[in-house]
Amino acid sequence: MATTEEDTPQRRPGGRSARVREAVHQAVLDAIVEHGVDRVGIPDISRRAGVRDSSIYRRWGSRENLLLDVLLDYSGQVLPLPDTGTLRGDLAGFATELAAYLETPLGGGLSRALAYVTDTEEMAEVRAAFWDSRFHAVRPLFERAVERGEILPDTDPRFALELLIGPLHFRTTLSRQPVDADVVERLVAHVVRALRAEGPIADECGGTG
Amino acid sequence: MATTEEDTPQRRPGGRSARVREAVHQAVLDAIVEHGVDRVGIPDISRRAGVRDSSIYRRWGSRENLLLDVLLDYSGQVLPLPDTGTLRGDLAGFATELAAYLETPLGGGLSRALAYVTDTEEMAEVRAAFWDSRFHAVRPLFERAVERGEILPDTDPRFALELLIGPLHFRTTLSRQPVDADVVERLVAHVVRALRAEGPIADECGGTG
Amino acid sequence: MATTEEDTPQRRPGGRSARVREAVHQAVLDAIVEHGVDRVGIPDISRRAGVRDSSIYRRWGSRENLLLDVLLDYSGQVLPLPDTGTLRGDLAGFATELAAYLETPLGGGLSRALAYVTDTEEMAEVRAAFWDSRFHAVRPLFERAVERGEILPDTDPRFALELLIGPLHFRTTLSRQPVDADVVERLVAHVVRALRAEGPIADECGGTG
Amino acid sequence: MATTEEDTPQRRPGGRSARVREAVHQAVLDAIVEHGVDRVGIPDISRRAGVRDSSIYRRWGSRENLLLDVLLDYSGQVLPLPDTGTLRGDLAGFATELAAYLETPLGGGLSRALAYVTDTEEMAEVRAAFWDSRFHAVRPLFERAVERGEILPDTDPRFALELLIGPLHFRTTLSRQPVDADVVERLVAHVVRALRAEGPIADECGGTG
DNA sequence: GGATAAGCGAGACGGTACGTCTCGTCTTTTG
DNA sequence: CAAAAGACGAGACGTACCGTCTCGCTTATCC
Repeated sequence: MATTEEDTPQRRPGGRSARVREAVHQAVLDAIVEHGVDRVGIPDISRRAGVRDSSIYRRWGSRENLLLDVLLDYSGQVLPLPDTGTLRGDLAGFATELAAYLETPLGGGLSRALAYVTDTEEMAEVRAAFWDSRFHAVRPLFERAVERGEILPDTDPRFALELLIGPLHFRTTLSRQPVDADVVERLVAHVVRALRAEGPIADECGGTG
Repeated sequence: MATTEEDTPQRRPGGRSARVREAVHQAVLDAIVEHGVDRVGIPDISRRAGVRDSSIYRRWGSRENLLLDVLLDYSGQVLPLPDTGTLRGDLAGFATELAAYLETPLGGGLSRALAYVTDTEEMAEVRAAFWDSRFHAVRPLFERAVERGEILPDTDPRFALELLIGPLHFRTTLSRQPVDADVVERLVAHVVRALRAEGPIADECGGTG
Repeated sequence: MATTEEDTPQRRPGGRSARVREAVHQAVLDAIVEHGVDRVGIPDISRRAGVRDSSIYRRWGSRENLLLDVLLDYSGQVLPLPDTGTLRGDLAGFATELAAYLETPLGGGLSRALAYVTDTEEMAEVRAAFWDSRFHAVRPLFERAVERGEILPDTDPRFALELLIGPLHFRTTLSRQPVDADVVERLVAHVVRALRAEGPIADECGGTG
Repeated sequence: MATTEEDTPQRRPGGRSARVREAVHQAVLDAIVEHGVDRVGIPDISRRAGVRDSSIYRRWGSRENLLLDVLLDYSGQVLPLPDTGTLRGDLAGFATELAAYLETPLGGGLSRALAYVTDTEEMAEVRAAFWDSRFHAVRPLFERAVERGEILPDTDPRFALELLIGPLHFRTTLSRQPVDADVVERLVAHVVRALRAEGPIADECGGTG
């Protein structure tokens, strides 16, 4: 299972086990950076880490579990949340950071691995928890926007964020096109416009519809 | 180029070669539906198609080439483009179709494979061609909207479409949450609002900005 | 010597050590019956006996030592020796018992393992001790025959017994043919004739030789 | 299966397959001579033969099958049958040869492997065929003895031979004691006596029985 | 229509990854 | 501090896969 690891606080952090775990994690990260997440193999990992492959199989059971463990562990470091005073500035900052992260081998690798993995019941929980945590971390950004009156109070922050990060993930993982500053700017502009003053959609501004 | 095949128009279309090609293509699609794109192996294909694996290797050279050939071939069949008379209706129709397709084993598997695979130079070309073809097929939808005055003539149709399908792909491949009619409706509403009357974004409607 | 165990007479026979030893011994015998001597592994033993494998290693050091210990211990329980009043009856009884034993999983497995294993120096000693013990146990049978005058006093009992059990082992372990009552009877008849009145072999009964 | 190999006469005898087969066979024989039949491992074989272990598994499926194939193939070379003019001389010659063969690493290894292997249905057939062939080859020895009047015509040659080779196999594979000339002589003498002039067993020579 | 070139069936092999199992050692934790 | 619990090193075993190669045969194409 992917989460075999993160819940063992009673073990000493400097023991042999921890050393092995560290070495393997680092080796996996290195290998992902070098060859891409789909080309990482246990023999390579075991060579890099100086750990027997049987030890890796004993602990993680399978290549898939290992990769997920490493990447989820790595993804614990959430992105810093900007606070610029406007929704637009906040979203621009966040989108820029996220795009940069997703164009990283590790960031992209995590995304690609998450896209790839077939969900077992267990994995579905892990996946849900992962995204819940991510979305939760960004909530304050929208809450501040509500307080400032930029968006309506009943705005669904999760849905709103999907409007932003959906296209970003699409570009970085599916169409593999660069996300430069201009793209971010245009994207944010559109998202802001879509969210702002969310009145009756049909006839906003005395709309043309 | 990865595709050893598409440039042999002089061969008879009903001969043994064509028969083998058909059988293999169909077998690949079936296998994708059953096991997911990444778990499609030549032995499985050869069994399904009743064709020796050596024949497959002779023709396509590698698993990757075979999959890309099938994929490109398949990408010819684009989704039917709705024409409801309004941008909103068209987008809603398209999004509904796409969501349904992405929740199909074939559609989902394809997406996930495209997300997962690391690009070789060849693969990058194939990927670009694939998405170009897809985006191109949807252009008329936006052109009609321009003609109707619903969106400005300089709207980038590709970017616009990404606003729509980005969140859809995100839900189906990354967060794995269902895309029901309500989600589609909300999504389309926001996208339409983001695109419509695309004047100076900063002070639309004498906006608050 | 391989047998870490048999020379600890000062230990109490009912303590934990003895209990563990008993459990492990029994587990080994059970495992032999189930899978054959050569497929008996420490993990299996430890599960059956409810004893940690590290404890087994601490005590016996290695799988080989453990098996030899069990084997030697087991070899103490020799077959009951018949006493019918005639050599022929005794041999028939003994051969019948032995044949039945050899067709037992434990008996047959033991034979096959003894046949299979390559001798280390240690194993050679154990092997010799095992067969010495076995042959020794059957000596009285021949001594009584000598006393009765059925065979000459200088008859080598070990050799004589080999005449009988050689073919039995051959059938049960090599050619794997059943040893029924008729075979036993014929075998015993021939062995008795070969041994009886062992005068000058060349011209017995004014023989033709 | 052990007999995957011996029935492919249509293949070219000098092709790659044949070369690989030869190399592996030789490597197995060498390894048996060096380490004993129970310590022969596929990795060792593959190194010696310069053949990938996967190729070995593909062909022979398992270590057991490989060993049996090699040893049975090797055992095709039957022992030369002596013809000295007397049953005793013939048996002595045969027993000497057999004893020498069994004390060979290969001869002994074959015996030990045959003793070891658990019979599947297929293996049972192979085993029966093997021993049938062996026994059949020795029949002429007894037929000549019948013609010379040394033994009765209804003597069962298979049973008779078991009297001789049973103890030989016992010594070489189970008790692992040397079979020197003296042992052979005594053994042959007893077997001859047991077989000769097979009248009513009970009262031979006006016997006491 | 027969020669000929291309492609296929059949099957082995080299090379490699994956995952399971075992033995025996070593470390960490606990009583 | 000694015993129990457990991880690790080392390596065999067996399965599956990818891609290459070689033969012999059947098609399809071309003269």
